[in-house]
Amino acid sequence: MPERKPRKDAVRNRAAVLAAADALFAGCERPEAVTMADIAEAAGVGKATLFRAFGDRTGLIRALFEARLEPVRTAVEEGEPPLGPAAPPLERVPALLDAVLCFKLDNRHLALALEGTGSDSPYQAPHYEKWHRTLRDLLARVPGLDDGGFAAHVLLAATRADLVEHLVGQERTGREQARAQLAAFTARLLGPGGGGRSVGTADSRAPASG
Amino acid sequence: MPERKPRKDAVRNRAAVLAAADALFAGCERPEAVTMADIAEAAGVGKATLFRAFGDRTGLIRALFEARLEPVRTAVEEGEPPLGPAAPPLERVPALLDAVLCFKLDNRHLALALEGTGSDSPYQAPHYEKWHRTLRDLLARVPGLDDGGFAAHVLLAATRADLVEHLVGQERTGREQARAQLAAFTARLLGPGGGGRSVGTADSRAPASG
DNA sequence: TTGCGAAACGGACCAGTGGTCCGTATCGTT
DNA sequence: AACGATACGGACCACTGGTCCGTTTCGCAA
Repeated sequence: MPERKPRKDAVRNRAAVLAAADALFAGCERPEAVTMADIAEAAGVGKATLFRAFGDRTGLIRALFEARLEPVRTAVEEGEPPLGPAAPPLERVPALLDAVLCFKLDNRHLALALEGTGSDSPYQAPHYEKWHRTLRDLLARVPGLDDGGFAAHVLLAATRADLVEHLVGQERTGREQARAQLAAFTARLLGPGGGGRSVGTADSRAPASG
Repeated sequence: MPERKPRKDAVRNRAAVLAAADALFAGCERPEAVTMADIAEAAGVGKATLFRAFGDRTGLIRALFEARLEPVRTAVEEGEPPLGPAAPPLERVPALLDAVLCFKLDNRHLALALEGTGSDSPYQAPHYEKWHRTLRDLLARVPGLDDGGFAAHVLLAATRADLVEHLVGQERTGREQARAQLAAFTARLLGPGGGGRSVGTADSRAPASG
């Protein structure tokens, strides 16, 4: 086992950086306005420490994102229906999309920072692959959707950070309204003959809020 | 009329810059690897000329994009069915989406450069507004889709440059395959009771190539 | 053709970014 | 206490988009 436990100042600094970055991204409007130097200063560490711990800017943002996303992930992977694996596709798909949407609503700046990294397309992030695979497998069990995952891509694209930001920020869409729209869209796609009519009508549960 | 005609060296340089940028973006893989200095040098002008003509990087890319898009735009605005205004929604929506997709396929790098500008969300570009409005108005005439334009956003998100890039570049999806997937998705969304079954089955017309 | 003011040019220049280097301080183990 | 390994930090680097201003070119008019 090549796992040598890291020094304790390293883990302390790592946590400090994560916390500082979280606060800065949450408080700032345009994510790219938060510089690495800002984060380092806010965390009370040198810039090199920050890069040593996370590799580069994308690495830091990704780590932050994954950390925040973790509760949602476990709820999906080992939770109970409608999010958990036991739920039938027609229930689970809307629940999953709603969870993703709520997460993006609750972590707008962070999601925006991650997807807007510029150089790296969001489609290469490891967590995207996972969401996509899960969704694709579910959709494969819905009659008439044998398109090899394209529908999954589109449904996830419906929750993209900049779109959410545009809806909420520019078009003055409210949280529940956004959830209802996504639910309606999903329902129409899933159940051409009617079927998912009572599963996704947005109640006010907030799967991923702080 | 405050329209003073520009000096001819200005228009010549503007054209040269546009052409150089077009070539560079088309030939390079990662659009952000094309720097403003590169474009200036390739065009044989100074950097300031480039900024004087287009304001900033986004302005240049946008100008290039609009120029390329122009034939598609006129085909949609004053062409004949199925793209033109005379076509009924159930035909025109798939045609329109197919046209957008083909355009993105034919101008991958450029579209990627535009949408990945970073600071500016794609949803604030003027041309997006136009596409969205057109699509929303069409969808409003389809029964059951009264969601105030959300579906239009999602359908356009299905043709986003980085998604297209991912499909074609990573998932090895072919051009016709991508078109067929989008057509199938659109058909399913439009015609839950069946209706758009024979309109969007991808033939090999290439609305925006060359 | 010549003259001249305005318009456009170009490349040195600037501010600010992500990312690295290396001498120094800290850790943790013996 | 001692000492090698590990991590620290901020000066430093390469490079970017964008600007400044002395110089050149244009277009009009005499």
